[in-house]
Amino acid sequence: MFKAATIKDIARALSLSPSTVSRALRDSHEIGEQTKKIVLDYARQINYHTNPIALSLKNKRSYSVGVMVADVANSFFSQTINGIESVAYQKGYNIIISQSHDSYERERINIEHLANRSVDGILMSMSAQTTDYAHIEQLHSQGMPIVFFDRIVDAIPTFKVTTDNFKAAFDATELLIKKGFKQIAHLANAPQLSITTERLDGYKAALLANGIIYNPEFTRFCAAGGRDADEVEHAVNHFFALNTKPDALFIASDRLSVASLRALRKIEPAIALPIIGFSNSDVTDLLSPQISFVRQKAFDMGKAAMEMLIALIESKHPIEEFETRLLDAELHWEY
Amino acid sequence: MFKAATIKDIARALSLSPSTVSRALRDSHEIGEQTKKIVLDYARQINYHTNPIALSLKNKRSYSVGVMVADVANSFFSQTINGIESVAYQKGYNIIISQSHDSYERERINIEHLANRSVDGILMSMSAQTTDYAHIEQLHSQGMPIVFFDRIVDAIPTFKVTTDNFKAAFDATELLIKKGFKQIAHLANAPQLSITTERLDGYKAALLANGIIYNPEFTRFCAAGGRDADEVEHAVNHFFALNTKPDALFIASDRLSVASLRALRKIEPAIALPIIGFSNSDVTDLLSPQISFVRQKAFDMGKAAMEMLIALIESKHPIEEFETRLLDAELHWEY
DNA sequence: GTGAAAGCGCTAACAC
DNA sequence: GTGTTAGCGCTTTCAC
Repeated sequence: MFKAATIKDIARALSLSPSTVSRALRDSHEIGEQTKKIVLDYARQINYHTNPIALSLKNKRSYSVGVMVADVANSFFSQTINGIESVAYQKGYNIIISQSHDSYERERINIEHLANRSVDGILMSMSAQTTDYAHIEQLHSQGMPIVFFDRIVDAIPTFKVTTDNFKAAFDATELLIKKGFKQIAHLANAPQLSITTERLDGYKAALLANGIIYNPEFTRFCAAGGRDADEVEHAVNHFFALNTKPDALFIASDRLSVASLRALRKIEPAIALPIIGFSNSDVTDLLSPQISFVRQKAFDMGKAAMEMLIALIESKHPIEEFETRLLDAELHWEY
Repeated sequence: MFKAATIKDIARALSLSPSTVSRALRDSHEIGEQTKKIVLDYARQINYHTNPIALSLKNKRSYSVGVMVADVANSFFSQTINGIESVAYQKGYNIIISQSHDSYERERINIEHLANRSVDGILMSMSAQTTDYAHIEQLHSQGMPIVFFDRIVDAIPTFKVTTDNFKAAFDATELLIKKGFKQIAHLANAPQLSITTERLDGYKAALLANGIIYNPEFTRFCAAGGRDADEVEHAVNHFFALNTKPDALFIASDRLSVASLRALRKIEPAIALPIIGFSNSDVTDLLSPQISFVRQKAFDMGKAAMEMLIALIESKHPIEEFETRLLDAELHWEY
């Protein structure tokens, strides 16, 4: 079995003390250039690498951060993770990924797990099911650095980064209106999510700004966020069972968009209407029927979140002022 | 700042020695039931959790494993990670995800990183660019447990799990033949990948078995595996510039399938032909033009790989016999 | 049945 | 400029 070289090994081989070796390796100024060179050369020769576990124990820093997402097999989140990873990699951090699968229970347990794993901080996107934030608040109050991204919690004072969902929804809705559609239905995500409210508000505001009265029957929430095809189908069917039927659809998430398309395909006679859906899938352009879409800057969001978290972790002084950064989304009109 | 409780804290509070507390927590039989109960109760009360870093240092085990994939933002890999995570979670392991982005250079560096991070083992799917396996072989010969999944390396003796690519490709090709198509072109992945050869062989074998002569002009490799749209477009255009044009397409990967659809859309006059592509996207059924697809059991593959790795890590005796498990794929005919 | 001491690999006072 | 020592939190001989 493999046995890694240690500082002691080097010290013994070179007839030096471990501390001298340690200092030489860290390029301390109190060590002679001579000695440094000898140590460095020998270290390279025997392929020495400092043991991060020992370092962690000493420094009470693990150089790893936890990332909590609903599901990695979701384009938006995997792209975010890509962004997180790009910063982490460059700054010497590991990321430990944990999935809530949008379950409160798993979120609570996994967050606890992460904390016990002595991560230096946590990047967090809330599960769709979560309404009680006590588990997060406790961790936060104990001093665990936390940065929220995408699905944020307003009540907890820390850094946050998310899409400017209000604006994105406003623009998407207004675009439909400008194109001449007036009966725009909105398929919304789980009601407790921050992004759900923000997008709904943007949608309402666009209607209002254009003199269209908001009709509650034209909004349906999907508690399972598109994981449950039946739920989405019911919502879609609801819209088209109304006396005044929608002439366009604004859909609040990727999963919902996809599930809606499937639901629409089942309806007879076939319905064709313009759709704008949030989507970060890499095949949105190939879907049929074609949909227009709101694309979030997922990679950038991951980058920003990780940079914020590192700032939080590495800050010498407690931080009092917290930024909530909003990223613009891109609206793609495809008709 | 947060300060976690330690065994010493408990010992001091209860006027016991650290060793007694340690034993009590681990439910050692040499400790009196009385004492155990007191310790356990107090530990719960102050929310004690054993420090995994200290444990790692002591045991030379980190309970974390590295996972090397080309890209998490790829349905197949994210589903695999899901499977890996499900086992890891249950067995108390963390997974540290690393992406090669199909670059040999990054693969080599990141693998080194993982090793230095003292992971207990590595789950590995090769980058498309890699032709030199020295970095893996070195690690392997030093005793690092490695399990290959999906894109495997035949030459390294260890556990492997992958799709039965030969069979999947054979069945897909034969299905096209049975449906009456004879001029079946094959768009292949990077030539150095194990899966590329296996799928190509299956394709050839199906032709042979059905009395069709293999035409090399009907196979094109894409070194960038679909990351480079131009490359795919060239390949597709090549097929349709031939005197005898293909009447069906068999495509070896998800990315390639998508890129081909885009390329086909550009061709004038429009070409409609049946396509079977490998795809683990969750929207394959909504693509236009509609394609038939080979779906790999990505989640199961992740599970199997992680189980194998844990077996390897936790095995008392050196393992001599290594299994290469083949998973069946599902063929979906969609016309 | 419980305690004392050593050690995992590393670093940082504190010597000299 | 270099060595000695102690300690991060935990387990594990070895005593008693």
